[in-house]
Amino acid sequence: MVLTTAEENYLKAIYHLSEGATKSVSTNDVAAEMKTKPASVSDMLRKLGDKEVIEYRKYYGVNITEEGKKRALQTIRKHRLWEVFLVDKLQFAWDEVHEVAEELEHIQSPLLIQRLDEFLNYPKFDPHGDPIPDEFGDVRARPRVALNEMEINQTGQIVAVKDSSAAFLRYLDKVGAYIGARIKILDKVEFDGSLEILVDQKKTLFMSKDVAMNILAIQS
Amino acid sequence: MVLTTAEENYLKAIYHLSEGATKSVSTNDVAAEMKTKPASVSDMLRKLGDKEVIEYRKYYGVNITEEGKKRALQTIRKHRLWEVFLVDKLQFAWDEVHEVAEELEHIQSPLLIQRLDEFLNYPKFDPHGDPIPDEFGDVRARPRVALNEMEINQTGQIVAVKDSSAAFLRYLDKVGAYIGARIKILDKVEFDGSLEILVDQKKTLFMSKDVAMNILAIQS
DNA sequence: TTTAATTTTTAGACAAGACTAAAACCTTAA
DNA sequence: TTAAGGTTTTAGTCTTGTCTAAAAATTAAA
Repeated sequence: MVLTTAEENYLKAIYHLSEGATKSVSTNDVAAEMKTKPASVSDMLRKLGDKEVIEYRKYYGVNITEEGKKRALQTIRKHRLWEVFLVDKLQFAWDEVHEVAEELEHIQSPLLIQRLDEFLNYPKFDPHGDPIPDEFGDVRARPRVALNEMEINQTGQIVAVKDSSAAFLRYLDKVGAYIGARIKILDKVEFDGSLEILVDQKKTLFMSKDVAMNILAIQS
Repeated sequence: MVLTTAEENYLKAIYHLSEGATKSVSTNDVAAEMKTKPASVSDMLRKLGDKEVIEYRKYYGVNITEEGKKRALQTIRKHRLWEVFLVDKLQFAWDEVHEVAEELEHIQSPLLIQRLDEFLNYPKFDPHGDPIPDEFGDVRARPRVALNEMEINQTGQIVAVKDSSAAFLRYLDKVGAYIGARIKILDKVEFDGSLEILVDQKKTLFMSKDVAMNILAIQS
């Protein structure tokens, strides 16, 4: 069953809203996420229900099915591979890739994605540090912790950010923090929670707790 | 004025039909090219006329405007750059690129195309040997001649094929002829017009006149 | 030059995806 | 447990791009 571009986008939104959530996703939530009106969402949910990628009970919201999850992850895989391409090969900045990847992810060609993956040397994470699902939709997520939760002298590697706004990404670029950077916690200031960290064994930088909370790392 | 994907495709078709033609392009011609019905074409011509990319007189066909030509060439530029990417970087074969490039050409991002051009090292010709327009729509075409029109002992370089069917492209690949190959005409058989040519100063091959007519070269 | 054949356009329908306004359904508080 | 408030769905409309059938315009032929 083929999904249209619009259907793929709705499904992806529903997948993201489902992650972590315990109950069904509401029509209003989807409308907010998709920036459309609830009436439009009702129409679309009926269609997605017919295609069996979601389970839809009127007035009670939706749950994504296994098939739907697989489809959503395939779209996410394409999105993230294109982001890697744009940053690694075409020198795009972190905050410039999302819109374009949003278009590129809908190109229909399994061969294209297979070859792109190979060309990029099978990356496991996108430029924001989010994991790239494999072709079967399997994601190997690493346990991640916010910098402010790490202890003094602990080492690790930055793998993601929670706030991916352009402003925040630019700030990180400027101070020399980036996805993949090896870090060590040098000091934690008790009264305001601010941190002193060592980046790549050479550069020291200070950051507020607010910033630290938004940077995720794997511990090593 | 923004063009939709469908409008871009129609405009590209009209541009191709206009090339070489002396008179206006007819509704029927466009319908055949686009594989749609004449009634659908009439509708679309009205829209394209409103957007001033074509000049449309009911019952008398269309002529593309300067603005329209520029738009069409921008789409063609994108299409051919993506083809180069697919062949050079992702190891696609000649006959596998068209469909995918047909989708990729509609991605809206001037930065993407600029960076892609740079990444590919500003290619001047696509994998079929067709010239890639520059960002202003200028095409630098080389005078090309079919192999059967070259004289014995003349040398040159294969730059394009007339017949880009998958079957023909595969045949060429098999015999070792390719875009960019340096060739020399060794012999021409009088009675059937078949040729003996030297490829890259090392490989000799024979081809019928029918094949030779479909291979274009620049002379050197 | 008048009729026949062909081409092109118009009219009306349909599907997808959006909207607004109104009706129907849940939930919660009095 | 009923009324109020919020959420969700339905009904009807719009736009884009397609179609078929019928009408209109052009071209060709007798």
